[in-house]
Amino acid sequence: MALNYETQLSARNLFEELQIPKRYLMRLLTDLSKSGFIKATRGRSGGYVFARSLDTIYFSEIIDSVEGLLSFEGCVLGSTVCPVDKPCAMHQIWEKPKQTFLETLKTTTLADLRSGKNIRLQ
Amino acid sequence: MALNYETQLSARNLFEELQIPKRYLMRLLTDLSKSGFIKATRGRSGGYVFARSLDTIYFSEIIDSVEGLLSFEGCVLGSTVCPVDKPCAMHQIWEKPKQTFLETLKTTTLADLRSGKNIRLQ
DNA sequence: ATTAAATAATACCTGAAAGTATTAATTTAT
DNA sequence: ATAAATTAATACTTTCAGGTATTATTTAAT
Ligand code: FES
Ligand code: FES
Repeated sequence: MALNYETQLSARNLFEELQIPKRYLMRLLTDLSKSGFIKATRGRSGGYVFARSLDTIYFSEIIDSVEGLLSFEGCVLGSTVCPVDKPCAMHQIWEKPKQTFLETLKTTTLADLRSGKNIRLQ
Repeated sequence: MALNYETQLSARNLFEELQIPKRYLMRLLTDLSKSGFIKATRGRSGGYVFARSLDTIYFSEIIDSVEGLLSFEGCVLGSTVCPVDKPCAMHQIWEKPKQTFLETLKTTTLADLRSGKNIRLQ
């Protein structure tokens, strides 16, 4: 969607480009709509447009609304029995890649997807 | 195990330290044994020891034997419909964190787990 | 008004990974 | 020899994210 952010797109439009099951796609869109990333217009000639400017939508925010960012902040494997103050031996090993990943999420916006114009929508 | 690499440990020993279901743990140990990372000794006073020196066992190797490294080399999300030569718009975004992650896996050995001596086995 | 085209809500299905259960095989201590 | 303590093999169950199915609601074109 970000590659065509100006135009309102229906689930049908998106389905024709994307290789995601149509019905599943619709459920995702509904979720994104509830989360306030996109704005839904019902009825004939309806569809979805972004609710906000692309360069204000960070990947971290999207992921956070879908599954929660917490999963990335503690143990990479999502372990809950590993105490934060006395983590297991592996903890520090993952620290660096985890930070890099989090940093990418927190500094990348949907607008950044558009910079590589030669890359086709898949 | 790496924190006590010298001593042979039985599944019971490990279970007392780890917070993993005992039976599941045993299956994992059997798998690791088949993969050749640890050496199993059956019978009374049996158990597991590392089959090789800790500093020759890279995380990448372990993960590779368990689920295959390929999952990290292409699309981070594991998409197979995203062609390598013309990847989707998100591809380049993940490139950096993915490389960092892979690098960590490929340069870290089990011996590195021991460097932080003050970290307790969890 | 009616119909077509869209989103919304909600309940259901499925396949693979995580976890369990059971039984067999192996070794050592007594 | 027997029993105890271990790993091995294998089949089963559970869980949950990914995906389906169905029906309701909304809007605009005719
Ligand atoms: S179990 Fe993941 S950091 Fe300890
Ligand atoms: S879908 Fe993951 S890189 Fe294209």
